[in-house]
Amino acid sequence: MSTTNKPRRVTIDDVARSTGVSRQTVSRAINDKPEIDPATRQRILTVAQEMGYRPSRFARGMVRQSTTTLGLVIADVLNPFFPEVVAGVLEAADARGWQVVIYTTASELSREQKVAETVVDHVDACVAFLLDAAAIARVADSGMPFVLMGNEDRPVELSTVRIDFASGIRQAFDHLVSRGHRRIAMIDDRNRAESGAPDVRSGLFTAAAAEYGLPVEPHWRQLATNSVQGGAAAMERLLETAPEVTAVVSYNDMIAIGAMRHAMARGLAVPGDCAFVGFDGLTLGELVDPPLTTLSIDKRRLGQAAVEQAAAQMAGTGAMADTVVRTELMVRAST
Amino acid sequence: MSTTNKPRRVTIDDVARSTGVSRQTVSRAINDKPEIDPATRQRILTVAQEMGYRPSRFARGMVRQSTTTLGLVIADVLNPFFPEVVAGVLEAADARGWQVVIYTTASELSREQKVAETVVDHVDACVAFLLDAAAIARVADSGMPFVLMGNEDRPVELSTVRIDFASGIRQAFDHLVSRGHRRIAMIDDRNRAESGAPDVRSGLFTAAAAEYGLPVEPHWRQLATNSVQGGAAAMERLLETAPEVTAVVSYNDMIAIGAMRHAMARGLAVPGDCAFVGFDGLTLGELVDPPLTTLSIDKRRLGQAAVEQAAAQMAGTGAMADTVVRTELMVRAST
DNA sequence: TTGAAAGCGCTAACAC
DNA sequence: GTGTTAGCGCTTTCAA
Repeated sequence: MSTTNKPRRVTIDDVARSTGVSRQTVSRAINDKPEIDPATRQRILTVAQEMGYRPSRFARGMVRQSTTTLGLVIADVLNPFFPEVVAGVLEAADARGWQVVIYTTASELSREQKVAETVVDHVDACVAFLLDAAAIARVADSGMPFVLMGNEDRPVELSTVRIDFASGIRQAFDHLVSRGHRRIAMIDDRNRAESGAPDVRSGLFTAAAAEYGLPVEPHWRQLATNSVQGGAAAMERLLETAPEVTAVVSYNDMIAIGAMRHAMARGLAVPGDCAFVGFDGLTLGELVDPPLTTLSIDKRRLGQAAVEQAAAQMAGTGAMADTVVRTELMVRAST
Repeated sequence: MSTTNKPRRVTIDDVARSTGVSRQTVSRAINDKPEIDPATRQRILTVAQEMGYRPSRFARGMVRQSTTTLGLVIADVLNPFFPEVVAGVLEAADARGWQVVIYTTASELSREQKVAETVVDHVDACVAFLLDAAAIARVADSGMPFVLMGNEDRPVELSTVRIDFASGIRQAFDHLVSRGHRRIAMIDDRNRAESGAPDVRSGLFTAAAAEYGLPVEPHWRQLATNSVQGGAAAMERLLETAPEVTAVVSYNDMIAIGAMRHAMARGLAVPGDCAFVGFDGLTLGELVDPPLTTLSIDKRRLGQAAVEQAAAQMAGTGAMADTVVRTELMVRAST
């Protein structure tokens, strides 16, 4: 019976043995310590290289009180909103010498839970876009520094970075109403609406509409999957059920662009027959035709703020913080 | 003299002591092992939570021969090309249960070297967009599984995933020549051109132009920083130095879009006065006006292929591989 | 069901 | 310059 012992990893001891020195000396060579004979160092380095020796990150991490790894949970890298947040996170993390591990959930609740499960034992702190209450609780309960991003409301006892959609929607209404619009529809994000997260944007939309004395019809609200295609599909339905609307406010720019393009493809003039307002302020919005009016937010800042809060928690400084990022209305040709 | 001993971390032993059990038992509770009295487990969990106990990733990683961490090095998350690659990498990594740590270099050589330095002792394998020879060597010499992405040529002894720009450019020429274009300019990426990387795209462009018997003037080549703005700036210069060109091929879609928009802002008709061809096949290209003709590549596949090669190296399977991703010409209204 | 012993691979601190 | 002695915090035997 021949036992195929699986190829154990090459350790510092193996190198030490092969070189005829102590492992401490090997350690010195590997780590470029000064107190070592240059010749010995070179010999060790050569042998180590030949043997394919690579120090164990874990053993190292254990003995030096080292690196912080930050978990970053987003829905989807392909949605241009997130890369901007990621840029802010990477920047702020880099400034602190932190590593960033990235996870995506596609905003699917089951994925969120899996990710939450994974993240808790792979990182030291976490900043996350998460909708599912169980997933949020999982990370929060782990006791690691945790910052929840993007939700409208603020779960108790949680550090958060939020977007002020409510005030944004008022800016949109001010603008649209001044342009003479009265019948305004909303296309909301399906995943978020169905997540059970308390404050969906269309709720805030309805509330604000009431403030402005605007009519609201149930069929003026559509749900869309979070993409250009999703926006187009929602617009298609909206055109059928509510051709009377003269303006559409969307959950975000991607959806708005899809909706707007679909309307144009159907022969509507923008903004003549129907005006469109997006949300996020993606660069993309300036590039499409017509350029998209949008409620812009500082996405980079959002990422940075989250990291700063995580850092504060790590340091034990300050209690749970709550950063609210405001929107800025960028009026362009779609309204 | 009061010694302020810095807050040592809560260990499993602390919890054991506080609970009056051995640390194995705590370990059992924490890890949901079956062989433990449910009551004990609950008690331990509660105390652990109260004490703020969190298992050390390093100690854990050391004892179980666990998780693989993949380093992913890209230039910039804000360039929409990379998110698509990232999506492919995340997908393939996730399928293997790997964690992905992300690094950005902005294609700056000094950043690349710093990142290379960092990456080698923070990850188990690395897939990277890297231009600087020293940075590449640093990672390659570390001995970790390493896949270099995006370069035109293939450094010896390296696993690579490349883009076939040369054949792409021929597709572009076929198309443009058939449309009657003869005076074709190229806007290349400045960082890459200046990186000292051997095979810059404009070189391949010039060679292909010769094949097609097309004239090539030195001032028909411009360098741009990698962004819409960079493309616009380059087009501005091109319009001054070479108003005679009737078509422009760009390093990528972002640059092409910037150039195209600038031309239109200057009053040129597209494609009437000047046609534009991009490279990458970004979604963005379909959304701009006019939609951009482009040499599309499967960016997601690119990321997946890189992870697969890294996995093969980890497994010791197969030698250095070389995947070449081909382009597909998407003809749209800009030509 | 629980505990004791034995490392995992490495580096810091102190000898020699 | 180099070797020795201790752990870092955890899980995996194995014994009770």
